[in-house]
Amino acid sequence: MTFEVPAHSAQAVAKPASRIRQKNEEAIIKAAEDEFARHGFKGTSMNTIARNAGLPKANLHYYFTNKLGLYIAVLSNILDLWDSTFNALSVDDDPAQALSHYIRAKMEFSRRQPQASRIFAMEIISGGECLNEHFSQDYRAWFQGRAAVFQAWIDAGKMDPIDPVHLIFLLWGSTQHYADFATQICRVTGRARLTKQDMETASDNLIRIILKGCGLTPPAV
Amino acid sequence: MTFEVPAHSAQAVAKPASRIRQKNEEAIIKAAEDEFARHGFKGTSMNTIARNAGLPKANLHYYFTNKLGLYIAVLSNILDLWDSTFNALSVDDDPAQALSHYIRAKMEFSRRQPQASRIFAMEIISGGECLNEHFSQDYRAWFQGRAAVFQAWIDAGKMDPIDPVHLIFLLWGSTQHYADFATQICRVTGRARLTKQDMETASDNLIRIILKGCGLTPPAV
DNA sequence: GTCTATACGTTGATAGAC
DNA sequence: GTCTATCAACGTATAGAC
Repeated sequence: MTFEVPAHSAQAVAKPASRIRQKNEEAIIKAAEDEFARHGFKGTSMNTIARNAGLPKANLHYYFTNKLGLYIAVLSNILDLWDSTFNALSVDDDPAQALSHYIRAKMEFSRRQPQASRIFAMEIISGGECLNEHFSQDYRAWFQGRAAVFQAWIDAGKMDPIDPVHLIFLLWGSTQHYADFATQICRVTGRARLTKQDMETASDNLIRIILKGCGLTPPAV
Repeated sequence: MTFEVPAHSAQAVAKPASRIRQKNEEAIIKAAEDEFARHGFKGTSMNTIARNAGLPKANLHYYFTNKLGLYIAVLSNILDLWDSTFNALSVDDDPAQALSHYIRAKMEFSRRQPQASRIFAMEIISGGECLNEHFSQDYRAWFQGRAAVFQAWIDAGKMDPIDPVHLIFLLWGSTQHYADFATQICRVTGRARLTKQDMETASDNLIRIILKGCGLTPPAV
């Protein structure tokens, strides 16, 4: 698969989108998210997206140069949100408070944007070639910087000496599981869908186990 | 999507598969796993599978009635392995020893059969309609029975009073993450692939955090 | 900006010669 | 059992009238 920046992205920045343009682009992106989240890039058809967006399929090609362009647009939308919460963690924070807050933020993301999480998961499982740009040298440096925050906490004796990298994967894996595997969770527990209450119970449990597992005392909040 | 049992499965049970048949079926299943793991059911083409199996595509339809039949065959292969380790947990076990062993077993599965994990993940993300049969009433009862093992440990005062259901999801999410998101893990850490050593370090960390988080002392092994 | 009509490759699946 | 030839349906993408 080759990577190509959609031709319209520059345009969209240059001049403010018209009322119609904005409305249609939103409808298309929304419909595209639904399909990409269920069937991945290859398994999704422009036909279906067009039908669900309520537009003739030729219009998709007017707003987005091609299928890959649309996919990249959807993916970019997601990535912008994805890493921002992770940046909130800081060396000066109280580890228990910060970790607890981060877990809740990730779980809230899994609850409100499960589609986004699933598109990302599918893309990674499919090899993640569309994310080559995202996973650049900078990204790796950024990730190491984030891991260093945990290491600083450890060096200061504020938490157990755990490999920060694997702690991060534990945080990601356990929270994203509630978005990506929601179907299995519902089937297995007999729920129709995961309610806000379900997700809060899940968050409480994750915080309790992970914090204690790192030698931290959960905040009294 | 409708569910259909492949017509050949009964035949395969009835008479022992010929040498050729077995060899070809294995080649097809192997090639199918690779493709389904990368692109899911909809995104996979019989054409590609045939090419990678080194057979004309008409032969696929000889051995497996249709695409869905092949997919179900692959999926069944996986599910047989999937739950067996989980059944090893027993009320009479020492919780720390049993949990530690289970985490290692799941991680070993993620290392040796990452494709299987990914196919399962894709199927769940896609809605899991092909697993309706698998997620039956029986499965729910089985799951509750597994959760009851943890509850028994808790009632006996052997571990902290944690919601067993969410503990199970934590175990699943954190271990499967190393198979499903291996691409991301490699990009972010700069590794070309996850070695056996990497996976053992990861297991050690998971065991350390989760066991302590449940109020257990890791076994001295 | 919008949408009908259409080009043209690929899909899953089968027929029928070997 | 194997494989070539072929089908209808669907895939992405575009041309060009409005």
